[in-house]
Amino acid sequence: MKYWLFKSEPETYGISHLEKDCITPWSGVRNYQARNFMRDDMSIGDKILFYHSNTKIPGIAGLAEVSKVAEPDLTQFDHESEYYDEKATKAHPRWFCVEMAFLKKLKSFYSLEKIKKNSALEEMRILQKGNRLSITPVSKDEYQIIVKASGKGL
DNA sequence: GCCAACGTTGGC
DNA sequence: GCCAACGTTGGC
Repeated sequence: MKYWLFKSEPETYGISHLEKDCITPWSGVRNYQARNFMRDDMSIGDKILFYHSNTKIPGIAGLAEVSKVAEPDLTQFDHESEYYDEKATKAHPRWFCVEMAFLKKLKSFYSLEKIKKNSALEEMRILQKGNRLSITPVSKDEYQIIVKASGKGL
């Protein structure tokens, strides 16, 4: 089993939206590295740290898991969508996304500030300078530290 | 295939 | 709203 961190802007789609939807296709990712993680490396049951970015207090807000392996991201074919990609065809899709399922909100929000203060988390990609990747791998230890520190474990 | 210009991300 | 860092684009 693998562990991942997904960034999302809470005003656009936060953990509460996911809680309401229960499951959602993680569409709209238009970065090749992030796409490759989803398409090539994710399996059903992989755990996800749901991170709120570009907001007043950024940090990890909840937990989710991969509920369906990667499939073509339908928004790339949709002329109405802001994620429409004229170079993508159904025969040769360019973008893929997994589906994620809500697990829980963290009892206590694990802020970026807290991540920075924990030396056991200093290697997380989220802390590395200029890292803008919206999906990054996380180690099992890192995942468990955050889950344990944020209320009851899973 | 180089690289300058441009757009985006995201913490502060 | 600033700006550093980075990815993408497109002319050559």
